Amino acid sequence: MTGDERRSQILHVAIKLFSQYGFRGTTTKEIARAAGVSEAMVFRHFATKEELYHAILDHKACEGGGSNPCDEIAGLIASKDDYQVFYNLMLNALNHHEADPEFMRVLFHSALEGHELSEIFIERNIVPVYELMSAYIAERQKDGAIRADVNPRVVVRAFVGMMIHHALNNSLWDRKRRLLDISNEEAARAFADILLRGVGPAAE
Amino acid sequence: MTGDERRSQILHVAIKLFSQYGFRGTTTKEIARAAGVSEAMVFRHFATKEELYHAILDHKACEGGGSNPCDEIAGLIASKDDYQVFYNLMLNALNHHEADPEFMRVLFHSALEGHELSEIFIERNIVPVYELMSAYIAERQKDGAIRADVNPRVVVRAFVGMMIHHALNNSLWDRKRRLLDISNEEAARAFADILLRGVGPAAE
DNA sequence: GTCTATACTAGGATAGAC
DNA sequence: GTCTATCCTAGTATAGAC
Repeated sequence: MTGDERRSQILHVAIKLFSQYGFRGTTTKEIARAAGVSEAMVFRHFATKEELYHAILDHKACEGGGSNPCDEIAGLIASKDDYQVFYNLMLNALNHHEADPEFMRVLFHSALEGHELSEIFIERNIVPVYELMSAYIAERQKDGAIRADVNPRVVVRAFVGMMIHHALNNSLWDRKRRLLDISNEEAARAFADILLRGVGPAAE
Repeated sequence: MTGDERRSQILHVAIKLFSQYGFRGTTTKEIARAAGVSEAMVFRHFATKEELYHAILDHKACEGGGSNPCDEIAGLIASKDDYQVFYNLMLNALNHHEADPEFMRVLFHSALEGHELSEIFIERNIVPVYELMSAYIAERQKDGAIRADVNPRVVVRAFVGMMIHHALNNSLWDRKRRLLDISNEEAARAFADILLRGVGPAAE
């Protein structure tokens, strides 16, 4: 195996373990064993455990390319089709987390442990989405499509809350304990629907 | 210090540390040091680290007494005042997690680590609330107060999602990064409002 | 690129004195 | 009830051979 291949393989194994046990809970011994190499190999490719942990961010940044949720729905935002905007944001996020549950778990662990990894990611990737969505909602309030007496940030919080909580529950145990067993499409439809009716202009 | 006092003190210190670093990420050495005693003392009161971890559940069960969210709003449920039901459930939960953020964090860590602690708690305390709320929503659908085409469990998921995500964000960094700085009352009002309008009968 | 061997610290847990 | 000393394993990291 070439250097790059091995490096990538170790990184993938590490992501899996970090996503299960967090930074402090994962040992370099485990990573080495799971990758089928000696510990010396791990430290050959990554100077420290910390460096290996941070490499996750770079890897995810590369993997995602330039694509982020904002770009994907830019067209919909321009069209001001609220339902499509929220439905697609929700569905994309749920699908994304279903396809790659590890990264979300790594971030949760990192946030709970108080590790800087999550802060870096949130500052770079989450805050901008928050801002964009808040701005969109404020704009739609001016248009009269959304009630003016709701705080846009609270709406975003509600939206993200439904999304993250559902994605995390799916990843953690819905496969096992069928508290709620629905497709991502159905979830996205229901959540977008609740949110939009919830903040829409009051009925006459 | 008497045995019980010491035991309780060690437990409290342990909860704080487990809530920060999770089970695997917390060491008995740290616990002992933070409690100002030797490690031997820790193992005198708790046979193993695992036993100490599980003692958190018993302690919280005792502390909460018999009171759980269901009892607290039983009267409101009977009155079928939807807004009061959801508002109070939300506000109680947010206040509770604000007063005692450690426990929520311990549970999150435990769930992410795949430790049985969280499963025990969820089975005993969360599932019943889920069931109660789903049943209430189904009943209100029969009454025509809530649209019949929504899945009650999805509504509960949306509700709990807003609540847990907001509580966790508050605990993790809203004090620091003021993405959303509102009182629990305001949050509960907004979330209950969004949810109820969201699932209410369609406007004519 | 990969390994074995190793250094050294930290982790969980116990023995036995006071 | 509390400590020091200790056991043994596991954890991070490095040296040096192949």
